[in-house]
Amino acid sequence: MGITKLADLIRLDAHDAISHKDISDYTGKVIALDTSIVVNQFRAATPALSPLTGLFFRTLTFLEHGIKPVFVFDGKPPGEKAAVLEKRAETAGWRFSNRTGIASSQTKDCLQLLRLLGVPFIQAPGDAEAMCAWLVRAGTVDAVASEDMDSLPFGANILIRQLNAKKDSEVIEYSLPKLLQKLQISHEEFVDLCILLGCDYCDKIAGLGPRRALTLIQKHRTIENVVLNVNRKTHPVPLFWKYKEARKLFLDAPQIETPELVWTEPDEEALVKFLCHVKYVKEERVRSRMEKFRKTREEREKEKAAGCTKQTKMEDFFRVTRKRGQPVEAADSLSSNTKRPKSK
DNA sequence: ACTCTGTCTCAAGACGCT
DNA sequence: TTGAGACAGAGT
DNA sequence: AGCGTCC
Repeated sequence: MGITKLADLIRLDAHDAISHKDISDYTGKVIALDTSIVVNQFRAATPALSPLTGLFFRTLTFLEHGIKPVFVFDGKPPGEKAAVLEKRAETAGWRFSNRTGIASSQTKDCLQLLRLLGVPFIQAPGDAEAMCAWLVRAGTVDAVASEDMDSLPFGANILIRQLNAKKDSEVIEYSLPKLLQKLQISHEEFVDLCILLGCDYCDKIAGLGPRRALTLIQKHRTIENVVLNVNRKTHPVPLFWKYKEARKLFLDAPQIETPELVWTEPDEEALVKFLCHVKYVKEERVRSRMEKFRKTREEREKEKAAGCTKQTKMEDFFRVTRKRGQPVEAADSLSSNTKRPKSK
């Protein structure tokens, strides 16, 4: 799923587009999340239990940091993606791939949970990633947080990965403008690059990896020109290649009006009723988490009230210290580390 | 020498107690 | 299950 | 930090 080798390409060829952040850097920001990605993470990590509790805990963590989350739900997947979905559903033993866009019971549970948490959600007409990116472009949200890179070709200026990371500097922010500037290509050319790398919407040219794809796009600017200038015998173009349709999906914004987003206080009693009495979560767990939530919220309110004038200065201070501590990472890139993300 | 592909392996969330 | 890292092997 | 439990 996604554009797998894109993360590596950015790390190697456009490192300037990456910055390491902390979750507290996003206080006050509105951030869109692809719900299916989040839920799938919880399902993969703990297949035995419900992803609802994970969603509950993580959302509260966001709120504690003053982040305003918006959860985006997948709609009807575009026809081009059907092939991928069918294959995935088949191997998973699933008999129904979601062609209709009708909410499953799991989806309804998520909606209910978010409603009780007072967090807004949006039903995307098609791909949730596309909708998230559009929300950024429209200025409705500040950034999109996701684990796969699709948002970038969809046009999201800011993509955040690992926003849930506990440790500092493991939150990674990608800047699309910086990326395009560094690679010296336009957004349209970047979309063509992503198609060549391999996306969910069409085949790729076998034998063309990230290295050559980037060079070719930088030289010839479009897929059409790349095809004309590549050895067709060693790199045969796929039959019935739907690259134009894929390109259109990335570039055309989903047509939907963005509703007004409202955040309200979580309804603790209703949450207990839902999670504990319907979903059999231990009440103590929900209660204690809510208590911690209220506490950190009070702390935050106190801080805000105490230092209105100092607020900006404080943020600037933290920003500077983080930038100073950062070049340590860059010097690392050529060393032979076996464990890349975990090593300091 | 460099690039791409295939195969393998492993870890993946969040909490609370020690 | 999927994705990312390490490695071996074939191709340019 | 490490480890068992959550459902």
